[in-house]
Amino acid sequence: MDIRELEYFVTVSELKNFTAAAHKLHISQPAISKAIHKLEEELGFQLLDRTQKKVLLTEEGVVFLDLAEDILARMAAAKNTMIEYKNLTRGTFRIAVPPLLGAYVFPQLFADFKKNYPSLEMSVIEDGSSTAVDLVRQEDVHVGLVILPPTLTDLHSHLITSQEIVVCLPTDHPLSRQPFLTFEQLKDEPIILYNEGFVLRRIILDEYAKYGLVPSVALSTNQFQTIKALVAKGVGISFLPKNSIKVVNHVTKIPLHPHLFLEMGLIWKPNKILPLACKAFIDFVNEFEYVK
Amino acid sequence: MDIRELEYFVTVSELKNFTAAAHKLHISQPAISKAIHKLEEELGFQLLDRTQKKVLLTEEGVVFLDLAEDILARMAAAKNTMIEYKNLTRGTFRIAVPPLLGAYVFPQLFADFKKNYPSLEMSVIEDGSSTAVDLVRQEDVHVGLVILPPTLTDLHSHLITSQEIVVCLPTDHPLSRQPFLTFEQLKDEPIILYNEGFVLRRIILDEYAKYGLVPSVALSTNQFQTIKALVAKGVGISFLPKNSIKVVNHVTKIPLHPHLFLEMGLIWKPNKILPLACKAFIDFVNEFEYVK
DNA sequence: CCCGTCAATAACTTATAGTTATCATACCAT
DNA sequence: ATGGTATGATAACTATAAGTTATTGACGGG
Repeated sequence: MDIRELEYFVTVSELKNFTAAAHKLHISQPAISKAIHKLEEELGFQLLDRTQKKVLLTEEGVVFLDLAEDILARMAAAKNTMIEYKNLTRGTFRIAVPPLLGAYVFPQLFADFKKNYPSLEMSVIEDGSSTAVDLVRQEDVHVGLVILPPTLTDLHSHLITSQEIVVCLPTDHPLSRQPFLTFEQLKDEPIILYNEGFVLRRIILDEYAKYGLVPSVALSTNQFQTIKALVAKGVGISFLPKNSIKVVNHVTKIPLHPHLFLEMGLIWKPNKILPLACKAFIDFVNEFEYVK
Repeated sequence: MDIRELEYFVTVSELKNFTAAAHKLHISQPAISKAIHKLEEELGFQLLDRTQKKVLLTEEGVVFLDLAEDILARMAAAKNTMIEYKNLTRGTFRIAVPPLLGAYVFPQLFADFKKNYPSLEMSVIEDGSSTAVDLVRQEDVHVGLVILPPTLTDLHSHLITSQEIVVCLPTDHPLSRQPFLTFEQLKDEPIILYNEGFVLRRIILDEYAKYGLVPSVALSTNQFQTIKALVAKGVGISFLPKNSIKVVNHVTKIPLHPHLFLEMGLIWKPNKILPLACKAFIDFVNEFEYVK
């Protein structure tokens, strides 16, 4: 008792004629006869009364027709649903986005993606880039839009944009008139950083360490706005992507020497089958030109 | 995309292992591989992630599993329902029963049948035997429990019981002391009959006609009780099955000469596939011994 | 780092769905 | 009645596809 047999039975029941049903189904009439016989054999009684000229449903046939139609309808609905997934008119995936990128890169990316795939759903998990990387590793999310850590061998990644990290210091700071600054010059300044779990913090500390320096961290937070306000108030200096701060009163941005860049991109787990929606997003990001 | 493929997919999804699923389904492992591949080929994307050690469902696979399980469950339910029809633990049929038989033959028949097939349902249409015969012809009912008309070539029938028709007349009637009566003796008596559509009426009038007589019909009704009451009141005489009237005050029953019998039985249309429940009833009636 | 487990693949076999040709029967028009 | 037409059943055959055995290749645990 398979789907094909049900289809044949339903068609014959509709048309009340084996030959007509055969035509409609583009097969020969004996094929229909055989299939109906097989079905009746399996059930143990007749579904169709062929003693008269017209084919008529038996009482049991009426009951079975109802059940068969329901099954066929559900089968068709299931196929349809899967076609929607295939056509990317249905689908969901999970993405981890740190606050910094959530504020400056993700909105444009998301808006443009939605324009192309309005039916796809994205579930965003906000967390620091380091944590985001782990979420991708553990498969809690399908992709991460993160500040790319320098070494990342076990995950695939795609660079979206790179931004220069600049020193942010109060306008009235003695160093604020320099064309560029070295870590040596900054070694005694108290600094304001993101909390643990944020790649930007790791990168800055690693840079200090390169020169054998250990800065004094005045405060750490995960609020971007807080960092800017604290710098303006003279609590300490900080390091932020050049384009993430437009114009802020009492804050001066000065490039580092040598220049330090922050790479932002998408990461995902290789050898792992992703939702079609997520693949579409990755492909989309590949084509995407990030405009600052 | 057929039922078998869905079954394989659901089993693999449950066991997260192709080989184990093959064992459970009593087929070889490559058969499973092939079926899953065919399914994925048709849908256009993978349902199962086989890159890791364990077989895992993809996001699309999770969705499809849900749909597949629903379809399989409905398929199983449909099969089950049909098995119930086959086992006669489910089923209905329509039967026409005239009031006379509804009162005296049918109750016992029905009660005994129900004892054997408690789950079967009968839909009873009450109408005169003549009408009942037409209902069977038109297939409005599957069987009729009727007074068998003398000639009935186009329908199958089965005799259940035969009863003698006796003359019913008031106890104080001049003829009430006779051991038997002829139609000749009754030719001037006003008679009370069933309405048109009742075989008993037809039979009585035909008997009169055999002797070239036309009786005067005082009144006709379709109420058995009315006939008895009118006879008791002396409105006229009547003719009824011997056993249908037990003891009624002021009514005397006298056999006819020659004896006239009424045959009661089941009729159904040949070359017409009946519901299994109805077949069971006909078979049951075949075995049934009617006790008066 | 090798071994065991497990899915994929290839070549072949079997089962069965489908085909053509033909027959049997019910119904309709003459 | 009665012959013609329409329609389903049957038989013999073919083609498709589901299943089998044998084998390979890849991943992960001890």
